[in-house]
Amino acid sequence: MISGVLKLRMSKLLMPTLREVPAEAEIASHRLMLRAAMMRKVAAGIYSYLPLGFRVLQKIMQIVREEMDAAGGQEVLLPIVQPAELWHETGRWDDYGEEMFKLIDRHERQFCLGPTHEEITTALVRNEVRSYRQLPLMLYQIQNKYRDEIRPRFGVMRGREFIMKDLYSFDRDEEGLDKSYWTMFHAYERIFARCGLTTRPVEADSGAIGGDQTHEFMALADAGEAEIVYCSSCDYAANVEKAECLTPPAEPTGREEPLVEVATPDVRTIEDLEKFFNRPASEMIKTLIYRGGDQVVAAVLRGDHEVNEIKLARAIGCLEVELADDKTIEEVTGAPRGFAGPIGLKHCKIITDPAVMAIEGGIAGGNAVDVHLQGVKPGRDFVPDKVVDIRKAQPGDPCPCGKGVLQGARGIEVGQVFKLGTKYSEPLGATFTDEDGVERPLIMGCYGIGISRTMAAIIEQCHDDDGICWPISVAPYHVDIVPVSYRDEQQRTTAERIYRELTKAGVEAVIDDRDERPGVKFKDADLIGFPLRITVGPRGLADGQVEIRWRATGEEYLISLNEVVSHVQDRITRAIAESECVRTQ
RNA sequence: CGGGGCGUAGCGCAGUUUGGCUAGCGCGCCUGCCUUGGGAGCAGGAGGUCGGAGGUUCAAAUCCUCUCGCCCCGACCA
Repeated sequence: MISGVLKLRMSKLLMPTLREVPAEAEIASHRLMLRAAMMRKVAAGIYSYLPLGFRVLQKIMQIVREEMDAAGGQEVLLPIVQPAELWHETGRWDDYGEEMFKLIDRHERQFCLGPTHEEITTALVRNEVRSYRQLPLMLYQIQNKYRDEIRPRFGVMRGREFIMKDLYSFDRDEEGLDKSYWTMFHAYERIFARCGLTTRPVEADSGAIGGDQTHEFMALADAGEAEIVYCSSCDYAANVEKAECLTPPAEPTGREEPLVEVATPDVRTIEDLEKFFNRPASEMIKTLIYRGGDQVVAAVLRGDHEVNEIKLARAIGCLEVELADDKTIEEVTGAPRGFAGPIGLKHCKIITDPAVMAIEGGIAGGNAVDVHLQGVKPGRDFVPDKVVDIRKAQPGDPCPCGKGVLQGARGIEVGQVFKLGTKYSEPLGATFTDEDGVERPLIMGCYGIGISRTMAAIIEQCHDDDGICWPISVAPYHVDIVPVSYRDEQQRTTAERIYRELTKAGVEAVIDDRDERPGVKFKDADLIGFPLRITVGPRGLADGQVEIRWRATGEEYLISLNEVVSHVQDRITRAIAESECVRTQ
């Protein structure tokens, strides 16, 4: 067994590292995954994993597997190719739309490449689960997923093919679901901690998938695509898509300003207005015309605030809204884009954010070319159809808890937990029979982890100018043994001996037997990011020593030949144990 | 889908504006010598339908038309 392992030599390992940065890569993880020979691109958003990258993926998958099993999950493997009928049953064949990879077989039957597996799992369970005695049930798989993203980007971060762990829970009631939900929540905390990631669970919007409660696990990173806010004094943390806002405090001045028209040639944006009137954006009243379903609405916000389209959609009771086109704007406001205001709108509801109501002498569009109104007082000059929170939370806002202030951060969504309820079990007819012989729909939850995205997120958090610094738990190999010159007999035999003994001791080691100059081997070691490097060279050997160097900390020291194996084995074993010993709540 | 940009050797690029020698350079690759503590040096060599198709021309990487792919910004997004 060991002898087989020992055949792995760097001279034969497929690890074509790149000196130069591929032009297509923008962010660190993408760049480094290409440079360190973890993967290669096949098409936009589609990648092949090379031996080193695949080992990392397997490490992550193994951690996920262990924690899912420990939480009571049962692993299955569901198909990638899925029949259209199933998706018609839930209505998602159309809802998912363009993002679904669709295909047709030789009999003209329609299929898709699974973007997710609620339908398949629920269909499986409806056929096989009958009784409350079989519940709760948690099924999971680690499988490729396919989404024809409009714009794949950042390497594996937003790919069209990606690896995901998805678990589905089936409970008899809400209480059971709640239990499953928090079991998964805590398992996720353990998984990401074990992967060496700093993550933050945040409240999120449940989006098209539906359901009541959901948290996203965000790996904090500047390269992240998601914006989050969190409170400085309480536990509140949320995706800005969801984050609630308190109205910033405003003391009424009791000031009454008359409403006047002001000629504002070519002044359209909030920035223009600030300059023109020499007043802050917080005294501007911004009016955006939106279309949602058959409705046209005016979203009225303070000039320094941004609209949260999800909240707006909810406020008017539709699934999504989009900014109205120029024609609609003209019909509603009677003016071209840039001069909309809340006063005198035609055939359109006015939805106003509470922050606007505190403005006393605001500046708003005049619904006519080159005209703005000054001295606008909401309530006096226009009456909203609805006053409701429709703005995007931003750093500096008061936290809903009333005490703290919201801080901003960016994150990579590496996991999400959802309470689905009966959203899929009902349309698919997945039911069970309870003690009273009553047939009820299963109460479901679903829980995803982006495996490949997690790999990228780890690199975003763990790298420096020289390359990746893998946490020991996910490193492709623990130790890289580098003889300064493999041709030198003493160095070669010493390095080989250490390699053999470490491998026998269960330490994952590679030996760099390439006939390269030391600089090349050191650079590759740093780039690939092995946690530990053992250098076997003439300097140390003269005193019967080799050099130890830890990648992440730069810690460096000499150790004698007869201690090196036990020392390394000991430190590696301890480091692994530490990574596994994460706090449980 | 809208806006911008790019396709020339495995990677990074020059050449295209103003058509004209055998299409270049650096890195990598192969052979040999030499060298071995942070991406060495010398010598020799291989590797290209210049993304593809059509057109203009005596002549096209270069000009025109169409097409495909890729990247960035936006919209979009379990």
